[in-house]
Amino acid sequence: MEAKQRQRSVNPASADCVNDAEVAPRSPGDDGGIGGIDEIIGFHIRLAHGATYRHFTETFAELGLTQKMVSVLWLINDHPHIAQADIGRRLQMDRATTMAIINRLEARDLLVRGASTLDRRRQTLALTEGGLDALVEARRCIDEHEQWVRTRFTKKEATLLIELLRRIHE
Amino acid sequence: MEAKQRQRSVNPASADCVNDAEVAPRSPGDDGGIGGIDEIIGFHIRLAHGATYRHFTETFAELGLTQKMVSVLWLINDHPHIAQADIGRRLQMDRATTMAIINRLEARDLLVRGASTLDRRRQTLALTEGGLDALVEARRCIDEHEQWVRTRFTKKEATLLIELLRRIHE
DNA sequence: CGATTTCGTAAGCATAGCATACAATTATGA
DNA sequence: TCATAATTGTATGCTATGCTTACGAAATCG
Repeated sequence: MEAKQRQRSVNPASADCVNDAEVAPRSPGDDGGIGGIDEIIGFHIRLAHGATYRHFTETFAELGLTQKMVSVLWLINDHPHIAQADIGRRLQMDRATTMAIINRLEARDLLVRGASTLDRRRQTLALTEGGLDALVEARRCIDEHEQWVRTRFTKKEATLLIELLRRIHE
Repeated sequence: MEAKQRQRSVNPASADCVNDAEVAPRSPGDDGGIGGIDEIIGFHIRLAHGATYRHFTETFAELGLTQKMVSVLWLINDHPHIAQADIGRRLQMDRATTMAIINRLEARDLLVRGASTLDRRRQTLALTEGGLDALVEARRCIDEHEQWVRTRFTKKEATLLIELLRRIHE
């Protein structure tokens, strides 16, 4: 009975949520120029990220992969024998964080570590059979997921959005 | 000597990261239309979110507040006696997640819970003195943070970006 | 050569999000 | 009106993520 909580858990109704009588006169921080919290770009990025991540999770429920995992698989496929550090840089992750993800992926036999011939500090990464299968599956899901995002935009807008976002993380 | 790791931990150099010789012929998933991973909007949202969050964390290092916490304080200030469930809906969070944050905030004496007169299931939330102070401080930091984001955009672009992001999470 | 840097690893901590379950309360409908 | 459903706050447990700090091995640089 508390089963399909997820569907409703976030924004169950589109109704105006805050039904308080008094609406507060903004007592404290009326010193600066910031008006409402929804004028903060980061605020919207966070919400958009949350919404995207949620839909992604739903789409990938059966596969049991996260955004990060898929990104890593994808990257390894595009660049076989890429090193962990490079993956971290590409995806802007800590070395430690990167390793945690690689560990999870390895534990599920989606990739294998191998010694690098060039640099004995490194360990090259390669997808296994299962990893390849998973990636192919994942690509299908990503396609579906991307569709869901793109319904909101024209092709031009989508390109523009990517360009704007790129300015933030590049 | 491993101290300022953070500065370098993510994208230490702007150099081309993947210095592998062979660049892989995209063997497996060449079935679909997806080209590179960087044509996926969600991918850029995630990276942008990460970059934003990282800078936010730096800016708020002394205050020790996270985005969520600040958002909650801000919301409570704008709507005194707002209920937890409403906050969750506004910020698109689970009830349980919302409570976790409220708990942390309460443990730091930034807000207090109080019984609601209208609905005895509810507990109204109000900022304490310390909460107000923290919010004022936070607003200063957010201002700085927002500046950092906005340097990349013209006023028009910023407005546009928000509008595009809003389509995703609204 | 020695000093520094890089890479992988590890352990520990905090945040965040989800599912699930329960009790109290309110709303709803037969 | 009364049984049933829905809402609210709470608690617990699990997972994913990200950071810090630390270490040893290997590479690089001066």
